[in-house]
Amino acid sequence: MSNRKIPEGTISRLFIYLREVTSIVNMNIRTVSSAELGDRTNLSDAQVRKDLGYFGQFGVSGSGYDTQELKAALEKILGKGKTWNVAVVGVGHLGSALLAYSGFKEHGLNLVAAFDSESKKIGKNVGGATIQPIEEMPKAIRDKKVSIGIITVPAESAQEVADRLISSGVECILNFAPASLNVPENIKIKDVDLSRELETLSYFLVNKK
Amino acid sequence: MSNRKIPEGTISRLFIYLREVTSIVNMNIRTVSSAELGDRTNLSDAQVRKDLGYFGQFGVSGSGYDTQELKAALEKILGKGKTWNVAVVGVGHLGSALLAYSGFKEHGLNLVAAFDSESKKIGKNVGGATIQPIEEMPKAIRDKKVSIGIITVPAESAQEVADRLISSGVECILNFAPASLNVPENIKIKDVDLSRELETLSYFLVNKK
DNA sequence: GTATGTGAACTATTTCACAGCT
DNA sequence: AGCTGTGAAATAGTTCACATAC
Repeated sequence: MSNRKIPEGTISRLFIYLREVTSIVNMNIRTVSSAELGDRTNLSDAQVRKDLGYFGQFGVSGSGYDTQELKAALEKILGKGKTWNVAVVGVGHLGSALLAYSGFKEHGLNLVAAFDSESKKIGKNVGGATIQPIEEMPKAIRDKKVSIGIITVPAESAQEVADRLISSGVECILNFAPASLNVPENIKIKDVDLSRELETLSYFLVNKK
Repeated sequence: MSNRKIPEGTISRLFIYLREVTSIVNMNIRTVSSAELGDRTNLSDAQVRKDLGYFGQFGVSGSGYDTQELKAALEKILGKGKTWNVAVVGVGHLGSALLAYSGFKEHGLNLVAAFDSESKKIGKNVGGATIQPIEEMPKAIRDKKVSIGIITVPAESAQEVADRLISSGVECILNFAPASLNVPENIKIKDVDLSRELETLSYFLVNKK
């Protein structure tokens, strides 16, 4: 079962289940059913069981899931505890907010480098990293074994930054620039397009009656 | 054709096409084919045609789409030019970054109110709005005709904030808190879960070989 | 000849529904 | 009796492929 193709959405939901089961464990509740988990996450019971089913059999017929076991299983599947080195390119408003974002450490991400093209920012310290010029990217990324690059530069320069990140050796990219980037097959890219989220809400407001 | 059910993803992609066709218009190019548009956006030509097809027939057989016309049509469909009032609840790092984010005005969103529960933040001015205590939310939202609420508070208080926003009259919510919120059917909610994006990348790194 | 618009085929994902375990 | 695990059915979304229009 484990090597069937797993939907993208399943992975994302697994993190939601983990969040929820962690809170349930903290309430000292020993078991939980797929229906309860579904209620708490606004998902169907069938969806919960199907998602978990991709990774094995964690439940007990008739009583549900042992919360501690399920938590441990999800943490194992999702690689909780592993840590990765991260670099941010572009230290504007969004970049700075990300650098100050406490969630980084919690998710096993160590910010080890920051780059910006504006010379007046060079040398400043943000979130524990010293801002370097873009030119130093390849060497710094290799030396510091960065595997995740975060792009928070304007759309115009995003592709160029992505290319440099990739040729320097990063394996995944979180792209905040509103641009469609071309990357090789083996590189994982996630777009977080805030403009588009806002625009989609605005579309909803225009088109509801 | 216009009243068939339109996939969520289609709307989102329409904004990508608009972004691209705008840049093409600025290059003084008069026509574009679905194949070219697909190349530039990393989507298939069929996807482009299908997406546009939900809203009418904009193309010319044999030559493609008139770029000016397509741009105008997309702007009309997507409600470009309309403006909406926005309130932010929670003025921490992320909230402040959003408030400073220039993209707001560009997308027709006017920040008209900001709220925080920390008394030492009250009265400060951010992005043109004065931070008010949460208690003043219902009145301020009604008075200022806010239709979009942005939640950037910790997960624990997100549901409560959402409830208050909704009872005060907002119609959509952009939720940055890592929590599954319950909202009535008629309210549009979009989750932007940065933690989950980061976690998903980390899952990818754990599970690639 | 070239590129659209769109049913039909295909693929992916979700929901159903129930046999089987405790 | 209650709840899981999972094929089968249903639904959603994407790609194909071609008749049609310029």
